Amino acid sequence: MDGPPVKIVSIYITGFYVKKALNRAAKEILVSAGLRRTGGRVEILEVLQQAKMPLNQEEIQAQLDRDLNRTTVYRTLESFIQAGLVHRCFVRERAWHYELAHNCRPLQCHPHFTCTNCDRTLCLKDVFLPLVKDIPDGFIIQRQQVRIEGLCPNCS
Amino acid sequence: MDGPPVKIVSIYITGFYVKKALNRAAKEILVSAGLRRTGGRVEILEVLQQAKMPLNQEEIQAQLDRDLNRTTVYRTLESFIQAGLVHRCFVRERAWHYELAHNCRPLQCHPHFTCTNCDRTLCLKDVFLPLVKDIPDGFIIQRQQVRIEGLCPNCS
DNA sequence: CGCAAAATGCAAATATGTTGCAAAAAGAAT
DNA sequence: ATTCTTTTTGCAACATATTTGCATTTTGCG
Repeated sequence: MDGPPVKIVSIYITGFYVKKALNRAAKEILVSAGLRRTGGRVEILEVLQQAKMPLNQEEIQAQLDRDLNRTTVYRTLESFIQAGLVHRCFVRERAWHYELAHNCRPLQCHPHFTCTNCDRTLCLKDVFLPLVKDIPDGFIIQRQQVRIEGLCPNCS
Repeated sequence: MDGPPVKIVSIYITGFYVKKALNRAAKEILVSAGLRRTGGRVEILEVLQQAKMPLNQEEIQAQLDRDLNRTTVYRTLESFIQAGLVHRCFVRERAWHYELAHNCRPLQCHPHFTCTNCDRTLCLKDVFLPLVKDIPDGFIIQRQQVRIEGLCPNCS
């Protein structure tokens, strides 16, 4: 063996600094959102920051270093929603999925794509859809969500 | 009293014939979808045909004349989905909601609007959103769903 | 009418959240 | 740092929505 050890160390160091940076950001975010900075909240926020797709409670919990109670995870996510940090969104599964509310246009986030074959959901961050235009008088739009089903590049 | 009685009879007769027509249609629909024509299926299909918004299992069951088991309702709806007659859609509530798959454009149904104040969901049948265009290569779209939250005319 | 396949009912299991309450931790004041 | 108040957390129980296995009934067909 010659290369592997170095590479592993490098990955470790990178991971370490990335994690540090995220950690600092997460703490600041919590404070500016008026939420108490608890270990659990910081970790959940970090998981969401690193997520590439909306996650449900179980998936979030599985990615935590510490053991957090199911209830706590749900309550934390709810507090994030209230603070405007996080959105709930719909995917193919029954469980609620959560994702950071950044990267959203004024009244809508990016669309989500769920593959009907492999069941994976991913974010179409660069795909843009206009807001509905011909909505009847009297309706006030607060949020528009778009979900697309089909075959992903892997499965098509 | 002079007018009312007539009006009531008229409504009754209309309702009766409408129901008859729907019933006949429902049977034909089942046969052509390759599904056995059972009483329960016909009734559930009729409920969906008359629905003005997506309904969940409980709401569907409440509108049936006969007593159908919860399980049967779910299984019937699943068979309708498989046959392409029905779509599942997401509303604000946690339960699945179902609606007929007619009135859909090739790859998308009408958007659904849920009022964040009164929590009612309604179909925006005449509202049109174009299909996403700039979706990356390799994705095959099978269905696009749009959900809008905001205030309905009653609540705004 | 009789038969095979499919649909239904029922009870139990599962998945997903939520609530009430007591214990622990956070942040502010001292 | 210590104390005090408020918020957060864990735990157990509850609630809701849906699914599964299996025995029974019904449907469509010859």
